[in-house]
Amino acid sequence: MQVAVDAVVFTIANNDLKILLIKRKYPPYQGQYALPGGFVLLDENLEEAAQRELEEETGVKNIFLKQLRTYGNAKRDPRGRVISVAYLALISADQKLKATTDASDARWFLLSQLPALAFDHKEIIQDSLENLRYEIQTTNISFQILPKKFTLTQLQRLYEIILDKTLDKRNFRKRIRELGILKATGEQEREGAHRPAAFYTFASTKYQPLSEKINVFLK
Amino acid sequence: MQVAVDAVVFTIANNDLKILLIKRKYPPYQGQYALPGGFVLLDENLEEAAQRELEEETGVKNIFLKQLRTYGNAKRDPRGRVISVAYLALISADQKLKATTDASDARWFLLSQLPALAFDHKEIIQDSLENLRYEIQTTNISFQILPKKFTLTQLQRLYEIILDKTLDKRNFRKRIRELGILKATGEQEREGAHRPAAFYTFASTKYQPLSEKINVFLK
DNA sequence: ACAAAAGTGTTCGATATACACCCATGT
DNA sequence: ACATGGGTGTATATCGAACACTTTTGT
Repeated sequence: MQVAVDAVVFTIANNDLKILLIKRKYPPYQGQYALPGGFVLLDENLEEAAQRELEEETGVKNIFLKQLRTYGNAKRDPRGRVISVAYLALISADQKLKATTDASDARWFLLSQLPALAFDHKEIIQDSLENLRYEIQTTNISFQILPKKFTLTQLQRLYEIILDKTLDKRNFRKRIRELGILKATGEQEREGAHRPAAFYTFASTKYQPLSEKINVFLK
Repeated sequence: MQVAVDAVVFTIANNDLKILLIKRKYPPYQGQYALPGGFVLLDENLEEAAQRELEEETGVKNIFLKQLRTYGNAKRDPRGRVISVAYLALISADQKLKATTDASDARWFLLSQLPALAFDHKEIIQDSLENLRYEIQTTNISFQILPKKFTLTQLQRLYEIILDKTLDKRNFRKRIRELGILKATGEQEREGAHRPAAFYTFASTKYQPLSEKINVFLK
């Protein structure tokens, strides 16, 4: 029996939620897109395998990965029995991807415009999106996606895009303030013909649950 | 690489939360207790494997299993590389276990009095308990543990034991009523020198999230 | 009659939601 | 001066938490 890992990597670019896919070079599903991933080596932990495969296939390395769940339907892989442990990640859109060569074709896709996908990767992505929505409301995983310094509007946009709904600016800021997870840097974004926005950073950069409060922006 | 499944099966007996363990007959960890589980066969799905192993080792069969997470540390099994997909279940305490023979030794253990455990099963149980607490607050998984007909006090006791805290009777009943997941059967429990309690059943017996509300009894 | 668990509503505080205007800048 | 996005506070509604007495039965 073979054990694989797959990474569902989300980012936000141009106000849209995107996902990182690679084009498969070999059968099965040759030429189709799939989640980055591959087989786990005998001496590496599961998450290490996911990090390695991600770097090999897309150039993205050393990011925070959260285990999603394991897909083990007996017929999910035409090559034989392969189970796959899926990982979830959020990264900043300015990470460089490996240049597209004949050995590597990694691209961002709009969630609303996914190509046909190999294996059960469509299902994995569905599950991931649900999980991502849960994560951003209960943990500080959003740290992963924003630049070191960011404005409150950028942060709010992130939530709006992932949750796919608009949020009230004042209420959003109030809750973020209450959570106490941000620090003002004192600097300002000076861009565009409007009042400059204050820059913030996260007080902690370790993945963790948001204080005691679950359910921060549900409903 | 080998793929195993393990089942963390909880029950409640005598007002205590218990967990189902088996004594290992062969090395490694021979004679120590472990979660019921074993290797996945080539042609069965992961959950099927968990059901099968559970029945073989404990006599418990055909119960609701929820995937917890996958444990894949490279050194977790001294025999070599084995990853294990853990499943969580709640069952009623009156399920008969396989009689203890030299081929089978399955027993319930108080969570507070666990023996030394094989592999990383201690960690798996810790994670399961957290997950169980989350599940009973966000899904109707408690269906699995109660008899077909039960009293509101029995249901409340279940929550109190799993959450390890007391709940207010009136608030508890109000919320359960609001959730609309119970039906009164019209029958009464006539036992003990006190007012008889009304029997209820669950309106649906399928595992599902509790309406829109997450976070039903947190805090 | 008494012991034992079942059953039942209301008040109060905390949290979530709805909502509109002024500010600082670039052009 | 005007267009653009940044920034701020309050009032109301909803939800969660605290709380005590009456009812029905068996002995």
